[in-house]
Amino acid sequence: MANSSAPGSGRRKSSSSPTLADVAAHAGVSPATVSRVLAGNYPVSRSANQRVQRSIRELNYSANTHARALAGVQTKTIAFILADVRGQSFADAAHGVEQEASRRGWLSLIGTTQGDSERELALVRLMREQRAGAVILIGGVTNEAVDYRAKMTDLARSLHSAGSLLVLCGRPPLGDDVPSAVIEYDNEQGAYAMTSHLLSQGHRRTLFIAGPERQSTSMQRLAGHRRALHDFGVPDAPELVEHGVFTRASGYQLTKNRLAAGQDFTAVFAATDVVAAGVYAAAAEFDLRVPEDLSVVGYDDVELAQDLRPRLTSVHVPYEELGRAAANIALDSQHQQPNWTGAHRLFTTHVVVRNSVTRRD
Amino acid sequence: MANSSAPGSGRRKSSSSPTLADVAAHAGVSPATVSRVLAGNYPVSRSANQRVQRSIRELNYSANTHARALAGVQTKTIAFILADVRGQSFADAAHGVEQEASRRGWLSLIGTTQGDSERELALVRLMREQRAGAVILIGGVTNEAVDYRAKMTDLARSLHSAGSLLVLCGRPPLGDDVPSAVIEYDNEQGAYAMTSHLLSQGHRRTLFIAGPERQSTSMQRLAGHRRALHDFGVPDAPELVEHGVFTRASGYQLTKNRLAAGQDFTAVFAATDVVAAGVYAAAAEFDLRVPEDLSVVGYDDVELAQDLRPRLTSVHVPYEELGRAAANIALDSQHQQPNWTGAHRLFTTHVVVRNSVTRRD
DNA sequence: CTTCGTGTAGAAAACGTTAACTATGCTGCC
DNA sequence: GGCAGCATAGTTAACGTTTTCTACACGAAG
Repeated sequence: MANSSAPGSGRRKSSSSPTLADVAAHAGVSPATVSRVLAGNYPVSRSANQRVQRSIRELNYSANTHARALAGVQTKTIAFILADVRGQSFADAAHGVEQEASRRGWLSLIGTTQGDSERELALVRLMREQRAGAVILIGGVTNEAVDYRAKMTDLARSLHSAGSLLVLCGRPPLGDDVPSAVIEYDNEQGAYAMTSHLLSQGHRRTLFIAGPERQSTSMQRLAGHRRALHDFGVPDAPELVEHGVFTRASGYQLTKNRLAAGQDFTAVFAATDVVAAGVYAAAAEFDLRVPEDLSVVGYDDVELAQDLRPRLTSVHVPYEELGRAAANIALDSQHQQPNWTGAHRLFTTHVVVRNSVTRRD
Repeated sequence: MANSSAPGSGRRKSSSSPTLADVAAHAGVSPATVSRVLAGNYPVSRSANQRVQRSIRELNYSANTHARALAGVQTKTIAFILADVRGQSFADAAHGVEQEASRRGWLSLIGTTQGDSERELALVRLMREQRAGAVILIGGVTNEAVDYRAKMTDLARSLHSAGSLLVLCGRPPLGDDVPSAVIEYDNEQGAYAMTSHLLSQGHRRTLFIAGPERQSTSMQRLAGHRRALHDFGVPDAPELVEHGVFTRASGYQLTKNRLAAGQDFTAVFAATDVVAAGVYAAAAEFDLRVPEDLSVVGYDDVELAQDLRPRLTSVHVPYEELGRAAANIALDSQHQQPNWTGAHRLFTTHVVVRNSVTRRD
């Protein structure tokens, strides 16, 4: 009764969770014992163990992750950052990461950038402050911020020196001396193959609907397209390249504009399947049949490609596998040497031929 | 020189991040001053400020979120849990949450359950341990775990008493006395409206492809369908209800089986647009034209509905808005009274008529 | 009957912040 | 000239864990 804080008089923290100390008091043991029961890495007598277990249940105790992290326990949190969850390809990759992470008992933090590179940098910083075990960047870079590259390099180093790792998934490496892992798939090669396919079918004038001008994925696919044109001896036609964003609406609008302007092309290469869906919609509006009047191809080979009519010829990218690979590299890096230099893995892509292209002479 | 740890001799933590104390030492000030520079809530002299800023930059310091959280600073982390990121409707809702959260400066944690209710419980527990400001559950419940309801109720209470909040988005409430917020949309009503539409077009025999038997969304939609049949005086035909999962493959397989068995129906009501895509695929395989030979309708009205040919008649659900609403309620609850009882909001749905249904007599 | 393990328990020092106190020069005023 | 008031700065006690390190019985062995 000499205790200064009389029960019920002035409970100072009414709505806060019970702490380990509360459990200890309730069970009549020391905090250390409770911690040991929880961790199970030290002998505790049967009776003490039972009392603690009971107290935990009765008080509805749950350990404070932050305190635990501070005391030096690995948090097992992996972060991934992408432009937008709604994109099917991103979602597939995200699923791969999440799947693999949770299989290995890790928690996933997610952040989205809407393609803003400033926001991307801010998110990586935030994840570093969260002491995430790894940070995975999914999807192409939109290289707008002035110091983007330098800043991201700094962050990669900073993460690495804190025992974490930056994983670039589906985007170009930062440089040889930057400690980060890279999981890529071949955008240039895939586009090259696809354009070759179109050319072999006799299409000499193909409208290429790219993504944003400064977006790596977009530029790589465009580069592959151009290289194929060049190799087949087709002159470069700048008026046959259009830049937009990776959405259905963008594909629709751009195609519509071109068709309205009466420009002459026999095929459209959309930088993405959803963009191709927009192309279909625009073609339908002008009473053009695909592929008889207009051939259309896409990139990504998401489920949608099979639901479009005619079914869309596209470049297959193993997004989910990409995500899984990224997660695995990230998680394996936990046991990495401090002077580790970086992993690099390149996935291949291939053309899936369906019914959206016809021969043209 | 009397100092026991000679510099450079045995740096005990070579690869760890610099701490606030390191910055303080580097700048020649006390830790408190550094903290104050960071927080900016206390006067600091110009010179000290500048030195600290410089040290932070030079050491590449980043504050430890865990220590900060432990010291009582709100972490501003919101968690959301869904079955699978790949589902377009979930992704839309998730996007709504993420968008609103980041707009208000919050970080999002994401977890996926693959429809496993045990895993869902485990994730909510985990998020509670992370001291998330709110936990949003998106999508229907699959009520399999024995004590699911009781356990989730406990968790809701536990979260609430820790100043957090459980938000149920697109799933039924747990009970009146459970402190949680509920954001629903009317599955039953939407299905009722859609079946009424089919009936008004003369379809008396409609195959209903539901989701899992114990899944709330699935059951609500089925209930609406049944009520409409009843109200129109169409006898209940159990053989016209099929249970699967919410995927394209499931819709395809089930429809194919039914068509192969030669069963007689003039329309298919798929519980989800992606399931409807599978129905389309199966119909095509049997050379059935939609809608001339078979009418098909879906639910969710995701982008895909417009890309299917013929365009799919579906029930529109404002998923993104749902997500935004959930996030807002969750974030507003931060300033809630302790004896707060719960919010409830119901979004309405409506039929979007396209070209996948024809009149039948 | 001392002495040494062995099994179990507690005390206390981290971990990296924040915030409530103190402490110290100043400035200006009576 | 002493002192209130102010602008800064530093000290230190939390926050809730984990993890040494120490302590204490209790048998067994010498």
